[in-house]
Amino acid sequence: MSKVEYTTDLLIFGIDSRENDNLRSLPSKYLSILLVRRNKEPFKGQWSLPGGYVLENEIALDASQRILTKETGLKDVYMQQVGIYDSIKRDPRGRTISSSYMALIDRTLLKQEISMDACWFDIELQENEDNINIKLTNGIEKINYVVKRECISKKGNDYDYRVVEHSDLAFDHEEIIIRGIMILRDKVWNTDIVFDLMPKEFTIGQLKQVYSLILGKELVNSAFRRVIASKVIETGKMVKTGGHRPSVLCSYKERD
Amino acid sequence: MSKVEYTTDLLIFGIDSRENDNLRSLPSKYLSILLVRRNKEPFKGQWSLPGGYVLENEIALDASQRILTKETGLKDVYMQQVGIYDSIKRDPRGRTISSSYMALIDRTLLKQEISMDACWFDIELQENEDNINIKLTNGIEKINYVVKRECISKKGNDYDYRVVEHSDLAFDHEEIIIRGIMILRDKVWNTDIVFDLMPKEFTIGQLKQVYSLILGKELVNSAFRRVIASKVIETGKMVKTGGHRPSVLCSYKERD
DNA sequence: CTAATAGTGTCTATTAGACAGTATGTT
DNA sequence: AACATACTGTCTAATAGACACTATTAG
Repeated sequence: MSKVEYTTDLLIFGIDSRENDNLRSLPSKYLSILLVRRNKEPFKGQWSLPGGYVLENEIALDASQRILTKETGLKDVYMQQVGIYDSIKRDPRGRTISSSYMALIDRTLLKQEISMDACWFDIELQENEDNINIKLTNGIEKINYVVKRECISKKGNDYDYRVVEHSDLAFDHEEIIIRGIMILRDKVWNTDIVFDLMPKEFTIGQLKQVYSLILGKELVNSAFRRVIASKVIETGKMVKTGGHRPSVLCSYKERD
Repeated sequence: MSKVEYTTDLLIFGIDSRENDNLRSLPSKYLSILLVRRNKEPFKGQWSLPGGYVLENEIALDASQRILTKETGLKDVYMQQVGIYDSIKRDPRGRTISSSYMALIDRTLLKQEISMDACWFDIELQENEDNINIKLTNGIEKINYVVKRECISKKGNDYDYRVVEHSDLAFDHEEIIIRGIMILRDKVWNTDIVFDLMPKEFTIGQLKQVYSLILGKELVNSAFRRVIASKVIETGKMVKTGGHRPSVLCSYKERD
């Protein structure tokens, strides 16, 4: 019978696209996440997930939408629950629990600038045997940490990710981020959620880039095209994306 | 910046097995859930999920384990998070949020009686077009309610279940139960979690009964045996389960 | 005997992976 | 010309569904 502070933390994912040295090839894609620099204690000056208190007459989902709009200007973005983080000492100010949500956004829709204190960080995962090396960078600053993958239940196929080498991300956000990425990976494999990250029109090649980026593995070209064909509509428009054959622009086909 | 009460609600699932009229056939299986009768306001006298306050120096998972032990005597049972329920008016006493967990137990392990106020209810789902009719019964009392399946996002394959005909279950537990059942169904399909519901030794026929019970569909016999063969070990022991050929007892084979 | 489940085998349809081969742009 | 991707087609391997067939028990 104890009262707790109720907050929400947001995993805002997007896709960054940047030219690389080879002008003939497609621009490289990166999975990116929006972080904000904390302007007050605790963890003042450190990077953290956007988040905040859930207000008295608000549910966490609404609070998350409010914060997303504040940081990006976007409204009515589809979100899904990632989980609850309630470890006892996670906030030095006192018992605080966080209900975290994941939002997938199409970065090409961002007309206005994102909020002053916010910045996109590219995510790179290096996976060995049991450890995963997470590298976040905004081009200038780097945030690196290492987590260990631990099997909680073989029957449940359930894994936990324990941070074994810390960075200076605030709170327990290292843990929230890696779990969020793994849930994203799982959802991308099992649903059509990837299209929330894509612009309205895209080429099959770009879509394949994003899939293999998030899944962390190369995909077989012909098999990918076969499977994805039922989920997209060809717009008929062509685009030139580099020193090679132009591609048909497609868009997502909503099912029935 | 508002403090809330922090509670947990538990979905304790098990399998009930009962003889039926046909003595030649296997005993019928039922998916069952443990409910407790509330002995105080609000909702005094009504059935509800077991649950309670998360203590000051406790996380919700530990609170759930504590409550599970209190109700069933079982310890160290594997649990997984179902979600957070935080709608504003869900508890008439004031703002209260609930982190809910699901525990799958093997009812044959229950040596001691379950707690006085608790009772197992069999679950029956009748699914039509968009509506699902949920029927819970403990043999004497019946709790019936109807939920509507609503698609939140086609891309995310995400569904919400809104109660359209209420029963007298306490709080928002009607909603928690149906979501839990759907998560269970999903997990049973994608993981080996079903073995948490089974006794240590079982026949392939019994296992198939439980699978089709939870998935809500008949399974093809030969295909089922083919797939399940890699997950179980034959113990060599035989059992007679009715007026038909005896069966080999199997147990779960942990992977690598 | 019959009903009911246990267990095996085989054919077919579907799907994923491997990979070759052609097309068409830019550098 | 060389390179990089776009796109198609074909072979093969793996897997799921359909279904027939045998085995063995209790009623």
